[in-house]
Amino acid sequence: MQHWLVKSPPKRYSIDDLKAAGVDCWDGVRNYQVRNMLRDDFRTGDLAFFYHSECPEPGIVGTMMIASGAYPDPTAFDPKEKYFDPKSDPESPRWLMVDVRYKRKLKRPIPLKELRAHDELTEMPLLRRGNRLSITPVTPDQWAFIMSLE
DNA sequence: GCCAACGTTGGC
DNA sequence: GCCAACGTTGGC
Repeated sequence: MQHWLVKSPPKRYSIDDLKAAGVDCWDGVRNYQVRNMLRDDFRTGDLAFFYHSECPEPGIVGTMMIASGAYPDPTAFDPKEKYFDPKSDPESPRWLMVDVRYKRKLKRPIPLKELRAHDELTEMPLLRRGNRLSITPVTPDQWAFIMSLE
């Protein structure tokens, strides 16, 4: 089983939105590196941190489980959607998504500031300079260490 | 294939 | 709102 960290601005989609939904699709990925991870590396049963970005206190707020393999993202085909992509052809879809299942909120959010303060986590892609990918891998050790901070 | 212009992300 | 960093686009 693998571990991931998945970012979302809470104004767009928050951990509470996922909690309310139970299971939801993770649509709107429009970055090729991230799409390739969804397509090639994601497996049902993988665990992921839910990270709130672009908010007063960015950080890890909960966990979820990957609940499907990658499949075409229909929002790419709909001109009314914010993430419509006229170049994504339903015959050969360019953008993919997965389903995710809410697991739980952490007892307390772990802020980005705090993640940065731990030597154990300096290798996390999330913390590397210039990283902007909305999905990044987490090693088993990093996962366990972050869980121990809760 | 190069590269300038432009767009997006995301912390602060 | 600013700005660094990076991705995408499109002319050549």
